[in-house]
Amino acid sequence: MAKSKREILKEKILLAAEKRIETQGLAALRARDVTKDAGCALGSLYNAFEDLDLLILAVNSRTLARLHASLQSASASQASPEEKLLALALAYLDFGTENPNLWAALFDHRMQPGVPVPQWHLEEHVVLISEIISPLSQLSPNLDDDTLASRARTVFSAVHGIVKLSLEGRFVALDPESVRTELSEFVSQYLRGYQSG
Amino acid sequence: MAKSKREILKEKILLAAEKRIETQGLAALRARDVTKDAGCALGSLYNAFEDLDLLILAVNSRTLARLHASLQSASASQASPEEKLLALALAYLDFGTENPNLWAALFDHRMQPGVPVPQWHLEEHVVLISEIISPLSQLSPNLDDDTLASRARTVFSAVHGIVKLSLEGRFVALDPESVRTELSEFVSQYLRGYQSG
DNA sequence: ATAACAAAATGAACGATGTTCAAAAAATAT
DNA sequence: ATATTTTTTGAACATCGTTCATTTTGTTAT
Repeated sequence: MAKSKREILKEKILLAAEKRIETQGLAALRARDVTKDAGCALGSLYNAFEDLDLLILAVNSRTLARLHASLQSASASQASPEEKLLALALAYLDFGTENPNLWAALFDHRMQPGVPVPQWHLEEHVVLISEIISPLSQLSPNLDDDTLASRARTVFSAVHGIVKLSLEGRFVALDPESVRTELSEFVSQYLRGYQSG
Repeated sequence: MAKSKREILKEKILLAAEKRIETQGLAALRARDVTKDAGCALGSLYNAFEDLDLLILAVNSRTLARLHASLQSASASQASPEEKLLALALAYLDFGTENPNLWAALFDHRMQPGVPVPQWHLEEHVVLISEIISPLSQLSPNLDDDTLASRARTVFSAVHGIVKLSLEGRFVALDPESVRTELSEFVSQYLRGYQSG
C-alpha cells in the first residue's frame, strides 16, 4: 500500500526537523524553519503532529532506534560479558561523538510543564538499558530481576554521565581520544570489582 | 561600607530568581515574574544583569557555593580516601535530592548560541571536581597531575550521571532509598577495583 | 462533465516572551 | 533653587509556538 499524501508530508516535516536538530541543535529548532525546509505552510506542522514536542519525540524515536542498533551490534561482536559491557560503553560514546546534536536531544528535551512523556517513548528509552541486563546477569547470576534492573540502570547512568559531560565540554574539555581511554579504564576498573567480589 | 540602592535591587532580583527556580524550575523562569516578585520594573532586570542568562549564572553561582560547602563537609568527616569518596558521592546525591530544581539548573542551563560560559563560572564548576582529586591521588599515588585531573572528572561524571538520571525519573523511577544504596554499592565496587589493581 | 460535498493546506492573527530605549523620576551637584 | 547626572520605568519591538477561518484540493454523486 502506497503512502498517502498526508503521510508523505508528515515524513518530509520529520526529516526536515531531524536535519535541523542534527546541524543546529535542538535549541535552535524553529517551527517556521522546519516548515520552510519541508516546503509547506506553518500550520501544516500542526496537522501532521500534535505540537513541536511530539515532532521532537518522533525525531528522538528514530535516533533511539539507530542507537539501539549500534549497541546491539557492538554487544553481539563480543563473547564474554565483560567484553560486551565494555563494547557497549564505547559504542555509546562513539554514537554520541558521531551524532552530538541528535544524541543530546534525547536527553535535553523537556515536555511542556504538566505534560508527561508518552508511555511508548519511555519504553523506547528502556530498551537501551535492557541491552546491558543480559551481560550483567552473567556477572551476577544470583541477583533477582528487580535488583538486576536497578543495577543495569545505574551502570548505564554512570556511562551516560561520563559521555554527556565530556561531549558538553563542561569543566575542562578533554580531547576525544582521552575520553575513550578514560571511559574504557573506568569500565574496566568497575568490572574488576566484580571479580574480587 | 553599606550597600548602594543599586546593589540592593540587584540582590532582590537575584533572590527572586532563585526562589522562582527553586519552586518552579529553571524552564518556568520568566523575566516578568522575577521583576514582579522583586517589586521593580521589567527593564530594571537589564540594569542589574546583562541579560537573563547572566542572572541565571548568578543563581547557579550561589548554588554551587552551597553544594561545594556540603561536599567539603562530607569529605572532611571521613578519614580514609575510600570513605571520603563514598561520602562525597552520597553528599552529592543528597544535595540534588534536597534541592532538585536548583541543582538541575546547574546543568540544564544553556547560554544563547555562540555565547560562551564566562571563565569565572567555569572555574566555579571545576571546584567540585577538585574536591575529589586529593582522595583519588591517595588511591593512585603514581598518577601525574593531568591524568589525575582526567580521572577525577571521569569519576565525578559517573556519579553525576547516576544522580541526574535518577532525579529526572527517566526510565523507571526508582525510590530515593534504592538510589542511595545503588549509588553506594556502585562507588564501593569501583573502589574495590583499585584494591585489586 | 458538473455540481455538491469532504478533507487538507494555508498563512494571517494571537498571546507570550526576552530585550531595548526614549522618556520620566530620582538623586546629586552647583 | 536650579541644573545636571544617574537611575528607573514600561511601552514598543521582534521572535516564538499555536490557532482557526478561509481557501484550495480532492472525492463522490448525478
